[in-house]
Amino acid sequence: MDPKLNPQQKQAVMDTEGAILVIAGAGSGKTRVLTERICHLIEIGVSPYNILALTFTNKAADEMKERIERSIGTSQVWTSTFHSLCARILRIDIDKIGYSKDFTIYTEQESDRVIKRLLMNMPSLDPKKKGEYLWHISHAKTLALSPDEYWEEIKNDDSDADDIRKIYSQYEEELKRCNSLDFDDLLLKTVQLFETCPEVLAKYQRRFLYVHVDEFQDTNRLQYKIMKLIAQGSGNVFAVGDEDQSIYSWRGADIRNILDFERDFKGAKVYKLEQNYRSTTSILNAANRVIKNNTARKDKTLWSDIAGSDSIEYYEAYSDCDEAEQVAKTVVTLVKGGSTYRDIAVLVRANSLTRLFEEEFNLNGIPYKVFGGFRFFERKEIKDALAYVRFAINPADSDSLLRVINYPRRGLGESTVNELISSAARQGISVYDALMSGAQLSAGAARKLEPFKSIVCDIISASASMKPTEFMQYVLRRSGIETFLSTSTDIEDASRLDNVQELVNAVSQFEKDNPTLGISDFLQSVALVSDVDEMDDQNYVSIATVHAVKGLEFENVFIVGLEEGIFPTQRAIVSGDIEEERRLMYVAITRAKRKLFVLNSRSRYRFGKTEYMPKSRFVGEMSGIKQSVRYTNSGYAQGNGGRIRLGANAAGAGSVMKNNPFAPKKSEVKSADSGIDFSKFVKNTVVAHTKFGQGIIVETSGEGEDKIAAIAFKGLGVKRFALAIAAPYLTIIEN
DNA sequence: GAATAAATTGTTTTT
DNA sequence: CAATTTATTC
Repeated sequence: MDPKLNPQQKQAVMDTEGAILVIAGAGSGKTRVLTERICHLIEIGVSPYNILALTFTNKAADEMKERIERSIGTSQVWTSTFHSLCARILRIDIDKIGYSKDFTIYTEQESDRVIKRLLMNMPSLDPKKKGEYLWHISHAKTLALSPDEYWEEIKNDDSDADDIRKIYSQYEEELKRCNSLDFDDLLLKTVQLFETCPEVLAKYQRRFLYVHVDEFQDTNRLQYKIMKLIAQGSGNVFAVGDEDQSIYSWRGADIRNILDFERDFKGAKVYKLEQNYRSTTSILNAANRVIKNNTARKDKTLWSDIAGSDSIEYYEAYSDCDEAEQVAKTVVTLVKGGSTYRDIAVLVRANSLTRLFEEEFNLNGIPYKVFGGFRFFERKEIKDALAYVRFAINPADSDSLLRVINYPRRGLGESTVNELISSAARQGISVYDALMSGAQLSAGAARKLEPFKSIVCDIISASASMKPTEFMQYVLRRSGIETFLSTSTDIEDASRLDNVQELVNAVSQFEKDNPTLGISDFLQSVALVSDVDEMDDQNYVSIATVHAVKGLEFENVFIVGLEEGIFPTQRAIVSGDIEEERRLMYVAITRAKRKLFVLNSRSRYRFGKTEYMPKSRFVGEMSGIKQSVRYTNSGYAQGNGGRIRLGANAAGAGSVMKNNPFAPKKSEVKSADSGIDFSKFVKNTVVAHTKFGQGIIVETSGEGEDKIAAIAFKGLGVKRFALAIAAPYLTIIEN
C-alpha cells in the first residue's frame, strides 16, 4: 500500500468490511483511496471478480481500471457507470420483464422526437409544453412512479396533471412498442427486474461482494436503490462523496442519499477527508470562503499545506472579446513561462460561452479542445447513418425508422409518412410492421413506400451476416447516404461525408478492439459515452463547462464569464435557489492546482444585442478577508461608456483593444521568423487545415506577418486565423 | 413534395 | 446571432 496515505485515508482503505461512507472534500485524494482500497482488497485475497466500482463517467471508470491494473496487474474488476452497468444487466435478463434483449437506448434527443410525434395525435395537449412534459416524465421515473401514481402525487398542485398523465402513459406505451429504453429506464427497469426476479438480484449480490460508489452526492434515488439492492447481499458498501460538490440536482441527484446511508446500512462508519493535496492554500481559502455562504451544508473546512500566496488573479474585462483576448494572452505567457497547454483549462458556465475563446485561440495559434456541447455522435449525419443500423438491430425502433424514411430524399413527404404512422397507430403495431404488411395503406402510398421497403429488408438481412465494419459500409451504400452526400452541391455535405467516413473508422476501431462484439454493442457504447470520456493525452488547452470537468484537475484554471445572470445563471437568481450555483463555483475553483484566474466582463453580446451585467457575487465572496485575490486591472478601459462591441465593425473593437495595457502586442504573440509567403493566401483560395479540414478563404486583412485570413469550413462556419501562426497547419489545395 | 423565404425562438448544466 | 420552425411558391 501507498505509504504516503494519511491516517484517515489509510483507515478508509484498510476498513474493508461493512458499510462505509467517506466524506471527501475536493482534492482530498478520494480517487486514490478508492483505488488503493480495491487493490488492498485484492491483496488480502478478495477475487477481483467480486468487486464493483461505480463511477460518474466512463472516463473515470476506465482510469480507475487502468490504475488498478498498473498497481496490481488485474483487469477483472468491474468498473463502470450506473448506466453502463444497468445496460449490461438488462441485456442479459430484460426478457424476464417483457422486453426483448435487442432493446435500443434512446437518448434525450430521441425521447424528444417521440414526444413530439405523440403530441401531433393529441390535439388537446399543448405542444409548447413539450419540455415540461419531458421533465415530468423523467422526474416520475426517477421516483419510480407510474403515470397513475405520479398523477396522484401532483394532481393537487399542478393544473397540467391530467395532461402529464396522458402523455406519460402514451410515451411509455410507445417506448415499449419500440422496444426502447430511455436513460431513466435503464435504471428503472433494472430496479424493476431486481424486484420482480429475486433470483436475478441474488446472482448479482453473490457476484458483487464489495460495492464502491464514487461521486455519491450526485447519484439519484434510483441509483441509490440499485446500489442498496446489490450491496444488501454482502453488506459491504463503500460510498465516497462530498455534498459541497453536488451539482446535478437538476438531473435528479438527491442529497438524501448521503443522509439515508447511515439509516439504511446499520452500523455504517463515516470517515472524513479534509486535507487537500491538490491546490495551494490561497486557492483553497478562496474556495472555502465561497462555499461558507451556503447554509445547507455540514461545516467542513478543507486545508492544504501547499504554499502559494498570490495564485489568484482577477481581471474585469470591458467586453466579452476583451475577456477572451486576455485569456489567450495569459495562456501564451503561461506557456512561455514553462507551462504546457494540457495543464490549462478554461471553465465556463454554459456551452454557448466557448465560442469567443475558440476564435481567440485560433487567432493566437493556441491548440485547444472544447468539451461539452455538440458531440460527434450527436451530429445529424451520424445520427442519420446510425438510425439505419438501429432499426436493423431492433426493427421495432420506429423513431429510427421514421428519422430516415425520407433521408436521403426519396419522395416520401408528410402525407405518405403520416398515413403510415396512423396506420401503425390504428393497428397498434410498430411502424416497421405497418410498412411490411402494407395493410390499411392506400395503393398510392404503398407504391411510394416500395423502394424504402426493399432498402429496409436488404439492410436487415445484411445485419445478420456481416461484420460490423462491412455492415456499416453497406448501410451507407444501400441507404443512398454515400451517393447523396458525395454528389451534393451543398458544401456542408462534403464535411458530413467526412464525418460519416469517420464513423466507419470508429466502427472499424471498435471491431478491432472488441473482436467478439457486434454492431449492437457498438451502438450501446455510443449511447453511453460522454465528452470527457474522449479526453486524451494530446497537448491542448481544455475549454469546458464546469460540469464537464468534475473530478479533473489542472495546474492553471481560468473561470470566465463571472457575471450575475451567467454564473450564477439568471434562472438561479430568479428562483432564489443559488446554492447549487455556488457549489458549482466551488467545484470550479477547486479544479485549480497552482494558478487560478478569475474573469468577468462588463458587457457581453448575447441574443443579438449587447448586455451589461454586474460581476458575479461569487467574485466578491472569494475575496473576503485575505488579500489572496489580487485585482490586476480594476481600472478597465474608460470612455465609450463601456459600449464596445465587435461584430458591426471589427476594426473599431480591435483598436480599442490596443488601449488595453494588458493586451498582447501582436508581434509578441507571433512566431518570429516564419519565412512563409503570405501572399498565396488570398480570397477564394481553397485550403486544408490539419484540424478543421477543407475550407475556403472568404476574407483577408492585414499584410505580411500580420495577415489574418477568415476561412469558412464546411459545417464549422468561419474561423479567423493569424497566418503567421496558422500557416504551418494550412495546405493550399487550389486557387 | 421540395426548395426557398420569412418568422420565431432561444441558453444552463449531461449519464 | 443562429438555428429551427412555419409559410410561400413552384
